Amino acid sequence: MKLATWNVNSLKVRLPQVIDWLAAHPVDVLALQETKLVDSRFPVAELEAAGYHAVFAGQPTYNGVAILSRKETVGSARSVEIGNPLFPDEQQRLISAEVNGLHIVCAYFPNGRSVESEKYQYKPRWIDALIAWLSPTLASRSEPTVLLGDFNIAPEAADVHDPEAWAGQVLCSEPERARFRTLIEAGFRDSFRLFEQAPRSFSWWDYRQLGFRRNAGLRIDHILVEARLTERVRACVIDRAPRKLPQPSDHAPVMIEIV
DNA sequence: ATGGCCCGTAGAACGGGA
Repeated sequence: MKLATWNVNSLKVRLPQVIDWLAAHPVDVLALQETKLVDSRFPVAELEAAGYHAVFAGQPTYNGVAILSRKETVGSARSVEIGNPLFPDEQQRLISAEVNGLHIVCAYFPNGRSVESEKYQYKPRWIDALIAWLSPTLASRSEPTVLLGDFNIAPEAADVHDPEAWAGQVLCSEPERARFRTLIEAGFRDSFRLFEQAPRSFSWWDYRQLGFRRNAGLRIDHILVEARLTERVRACVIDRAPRKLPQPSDHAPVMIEIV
């Protein structure tokens, strides 16, 4: 079973790329973030034609998340839950469901903007509520959990192209990294770090300053697998190819295989 | 030294992203 996550920065703009990518990489589950679509405009028919069911939670202009599941192999997502019951939120950043024996949690963590910003205060509250929601039932749930999405956190210096320049900045600040570690301690593994990886592996590159060409990026998109899945994970890769296309998302897809 | 791009909503700039 293959799963992937991709912040598409507008599914309206990126739909042709998503459909092309799924044709080349027919993953069983694709978690999307920043769809930026109200539900009435979600491209259900186009994705069905491409072989995928979709569940989604959107709003105008900002945020928006979805879980696509491959019809032929895993069918429809079940027990779909939108948001976090412990954290009522107008921002659509969370959708979860059961797919093929896994509890899939697709998350678009707040960005935070800058450490001085009011938005930075919302970020730890949102993450703490996510941890409070997931942690208590994690090990006892019959379906193991996969938490994947755009975390907007670069966990360690190795996940940052210029750690000195980013030290203490949003996405890299200690309170954010501490919460990433708290998630791990709650019972997850960072699937990317289960395997040997090339140095300077990133999942996001700024549109400005030729960020991708210079590989000036951050690794902020993650697939956390519950600890009991560790032995079943075979690979975790970042696919840089879509970032090279005309009019790309600033994020690349991240993909794992679970046997 | 600063900001340099892209997207949505607009129907001109601006908020937001990271």
